[in-house]
Amino acid sequence: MDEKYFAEKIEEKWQRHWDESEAFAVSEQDERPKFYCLEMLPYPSGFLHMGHVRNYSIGDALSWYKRLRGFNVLHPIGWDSFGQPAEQAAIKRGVRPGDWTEDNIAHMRGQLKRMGVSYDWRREMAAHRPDYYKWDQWFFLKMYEKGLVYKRLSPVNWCPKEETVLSNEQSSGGVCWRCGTPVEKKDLNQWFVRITAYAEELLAGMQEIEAGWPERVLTMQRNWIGRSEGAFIDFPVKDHATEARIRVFTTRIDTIYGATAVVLAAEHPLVGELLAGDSPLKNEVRQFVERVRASRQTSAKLAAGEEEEKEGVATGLFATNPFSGEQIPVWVANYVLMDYGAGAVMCVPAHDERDFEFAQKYSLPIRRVIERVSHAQERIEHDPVHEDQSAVMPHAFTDYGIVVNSGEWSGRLSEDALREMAAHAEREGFGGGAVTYRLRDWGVSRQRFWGAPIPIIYCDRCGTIPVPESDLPVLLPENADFTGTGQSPLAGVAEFVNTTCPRCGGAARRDTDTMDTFVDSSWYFFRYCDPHNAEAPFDREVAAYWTPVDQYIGGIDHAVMHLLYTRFWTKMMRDIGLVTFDEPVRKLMTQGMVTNLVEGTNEWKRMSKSLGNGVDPDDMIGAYGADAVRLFVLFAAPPENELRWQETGIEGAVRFLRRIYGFVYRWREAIKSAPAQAPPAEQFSDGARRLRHETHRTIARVTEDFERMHFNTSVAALMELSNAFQDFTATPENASASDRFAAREALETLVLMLTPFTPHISEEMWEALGHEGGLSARGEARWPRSDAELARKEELEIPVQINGKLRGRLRAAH
RNA sequence: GCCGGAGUGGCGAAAUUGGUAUACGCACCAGACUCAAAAUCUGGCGAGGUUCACUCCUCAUGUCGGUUCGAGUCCGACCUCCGGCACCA
Repeated sequence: MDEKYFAEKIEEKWQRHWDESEAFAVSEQDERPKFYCLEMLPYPSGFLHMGHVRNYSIGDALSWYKRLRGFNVLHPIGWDSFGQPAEQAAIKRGVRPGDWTEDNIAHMRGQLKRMGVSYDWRREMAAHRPDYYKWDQWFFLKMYEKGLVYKRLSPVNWCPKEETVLSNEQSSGGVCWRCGTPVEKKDLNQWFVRITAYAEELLAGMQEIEAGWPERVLTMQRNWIGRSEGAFIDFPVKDHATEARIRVFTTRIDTIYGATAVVLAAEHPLVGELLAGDSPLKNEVRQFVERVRASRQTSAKLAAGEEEEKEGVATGLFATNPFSGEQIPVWVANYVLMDYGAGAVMCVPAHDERDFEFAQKYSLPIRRVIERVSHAQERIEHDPVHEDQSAVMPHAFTDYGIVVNSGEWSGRLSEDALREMAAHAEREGFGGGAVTYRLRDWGVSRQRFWGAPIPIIYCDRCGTIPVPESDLPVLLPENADFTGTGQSPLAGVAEFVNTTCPRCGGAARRDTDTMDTFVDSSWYFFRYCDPHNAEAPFDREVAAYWTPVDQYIGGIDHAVMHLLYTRFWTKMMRDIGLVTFDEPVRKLMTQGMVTNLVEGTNEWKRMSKSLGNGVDPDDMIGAYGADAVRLFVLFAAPPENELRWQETGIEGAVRFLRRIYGFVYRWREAIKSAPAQAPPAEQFSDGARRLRHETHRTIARVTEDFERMHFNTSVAALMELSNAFQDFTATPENASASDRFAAREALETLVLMLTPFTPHISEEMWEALGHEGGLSARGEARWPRSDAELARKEELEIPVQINGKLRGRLRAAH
């Protein structure tokens, strides 16, 4: 141990030691209880940013803590290495996506090692390597067998000038990011995963994880799934040859007597069919439908807020309300969405705000059929006839109430009518109760190169044929043309596209799309359990030992998509017999952003290149050491909060580390002659007794804080103990045996409990305190134990107030 | 609009079940050491008032009210900010 603290030297020394001893390698052949600590895998952009540093500092602190508490901790890392940027690099710089990706991974791996994160590096995986994406393809085939994937036409963002598919980001603002051409929608045949088949289970499963997941994440998922209870009702179209029925979905069947129109979405298949006959308004409708389609294509422009004005057109046709028998007009309007519910609604202006607005614009009748319960009673006394109230309604009345003007249903409460009317519709065969979801099936086709090829072959004779399992992986070709325009690069590689049909042996073509990268991240943490398995995505038994994940840590930006997909994937894997549980993640922590002052302003914004407020982790580690950076990141704010980057804060962390390093340096010899067992209580001086009290109180506090992942208060408690040690008046030169015992106890406590934050300097100090083998060595749990007797305050003081005034304090032995 | 979260010093924040509000750190101020500076160490640091002074008093956790001996914490109403969703029938 040097007299002065040199972070760089110490960090290099221990990083080498950990590497050479494979200190954090674990196996399922272990007596200790397991703990799976997982951080969201990074995209290998080339450089770590502060958000990564925060994420891995949190995960590493928890991993170290659990290891020191005697757990067998799985703490792995890998790379979400498929995706667009590698393809962009190929287009811009002519490098091969694979080379670019591997270079980035190599650099970032070095950065993670310089941070000193305690990963089991033998388990590192990368999505772009065939030994991983082979299993993406395998899962695709399994889902194909189970009918969980299917193909259908679906729109993509399309630049007509460059003839290429654009992502949502590339078409933001409604124009192509490269050439500024207005983006169109184009229908392509694409693969979808039937996640909606699990909608109900994804909702119900939340009960199981409620305690361990942040409320807001669960809420976001709930909203995303968007369960809605209501009813389908079929409205027969009058005088129509095909006996068409228009099916609508409603959550307010109790208002059906107030329906004054049926409104179809412009894309509704019946629109064309209904117009096949003789409609005087045929042309008008056709033009309207075209206009709506066109405006939806550029609707990205409106993404940020303003609602489109409601517009519609009457078709000239009429439909029959199956409850009242009344004829009401059929309209087509832009405010009805094709892909929700039935793509058609009954328009009840009196009790739905959107319908109200629409009815006002087009002078449709507004007929009140729900009355507030209290009003209804008054009116029954004064006006038993229930006159049409449309003239007096200033806006829609959307509450539940009492049904009026509704024939035999009048007088019912909404709550009862909802149930009874749905049952009636079902009995009569024109509808019934139904549940719909906002959740849509998951489109996984990407017209891109840098992804897992979809293992499907098209044969003119046999049709759509899955690639046989034994032919996996379908490898990405080495050479492709990256012009950035035209079709998917895979489509241009003849050797890839042209193949033979597995069934008839004739000429056939491969699917040239690749899978969404969310497929890779849906199951990667199962692969960590058994990363080199060549026979299966993972061994059931091995995965059963490690999974589910005990603690998952990552950004809130993945609250819905990734975390919903991975929950779905787990249920799917359960249904094909790979796992036996329903939920992959027991506890989730969503870390806050790392922000920095934007120069020339007083605004704190997420660090980014474009704002020029980024901070390079390498620079920080170079200047202050990885330990100080990690300590600051965990001390400055609770993990869920925003973290404001302040360099003076790191300086404070370095100061604290130097102080403790100094204590250890000065006391290291004196401590070696401290008695092994605690001397009897009466032999301790008052100062030593106070120090011991602080030591044990700190152990208790820090341990509790770690269990709750309150790292900032853990650090604060350790700082207090350090301050108490500063106040300890004994010196290494004059310390009695009991003083030396108390000093050793305090310093060892500090060193051990700092380890999760600052593992390098802790290893160094632990060694200086006379311990061999290092803190990372597997073995007994070293986390200190608090002696409750020593930790408790000798007296408890309870202030007593009478009428708000402090009247006295009660002292009591604890 | 709907849903969720949060409002505490100059700043990041603490207070686990209602029990001395502001721990810990940053910044700042003063002192010690030094020829000097840096580093380090010591002390101070919510607001207002009071005392020569040790002190003591009043107010303060977004606002207003309630429960309680006692409220940052529990209840009710409101205000503000942040995040998500948004023509979802």
